Amino acid sequence: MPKPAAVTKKNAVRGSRTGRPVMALLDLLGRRWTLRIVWELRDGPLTSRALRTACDDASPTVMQARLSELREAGLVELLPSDGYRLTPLGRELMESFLPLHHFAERWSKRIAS
Amino acid sequence: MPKPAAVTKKNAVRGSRTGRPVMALLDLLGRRWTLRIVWELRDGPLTSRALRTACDDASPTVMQARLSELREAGLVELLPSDGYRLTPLGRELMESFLPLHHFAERWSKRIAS
DNA sequence: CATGTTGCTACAGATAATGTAGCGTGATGC
DNA sequence: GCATCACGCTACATTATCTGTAGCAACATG
Repeated sequence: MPKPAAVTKKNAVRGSRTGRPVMALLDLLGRRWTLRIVWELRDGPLTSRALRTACDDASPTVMQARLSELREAGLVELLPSDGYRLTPLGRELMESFLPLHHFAERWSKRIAS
Repeated sequence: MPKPAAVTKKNAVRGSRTGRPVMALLDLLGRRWTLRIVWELRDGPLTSRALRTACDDASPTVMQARLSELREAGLVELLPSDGYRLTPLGRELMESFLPLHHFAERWSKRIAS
């Protein structure tokens, strides 16, 4: 076994070459709009255009790029007639993000410098 | 009160204008290297150069930009002679990230498609 | 068949990151 | 004193990435 494989594909995220899953995730989520997309899908499926609107009208170019990456990562799927939805794995990601959501509340109260 | 204020400054993060703290956090963490920096500081302070090395030799330009943003956000501080360190608030952020770290482990085992 | 919405793409212009070099400052060695 | 050396940080040209607008093909509705 030369490599742990797993997160190594053609469009692999940066940092995946280290073999440390957290690096791959860190990189995937560090791209613009990625976290936001997952967050906006928390309440159910959205069409690509509704998603774009929800994401402060991000450009369709990068939106499609992120959606492709998220689909390839198994976190998001495209339904035949409801738009995009979190996969069970994507839902796990969203739930793992909740502590950060709660942190943001505390954080916003201490920024007032 | 026209705005909840808090996270609105000159270099305010994108999304902060919504007044929703999670959007400001989502935007801050969505910038390249930001999450990675917080992650690399989890075990103690690092000098700016050690931090750059730890972060896959990111360019000093963007590194300093991120460090400035993180300092302004109250998540990171510069010690007189030990380099950069997470503030207590930054440590909270890092700990809030841990579920995502654990998720990454599960995730990496299901990517193998 | 005209209209509307879907997912998705092209392309030019703007923005952000990279890579290399180097500055000023302070500590250390001789 | 004076040459290193590492520190935080910056300049700047090149490259990568994102934006904004327009529009495509496919499908549905009236």
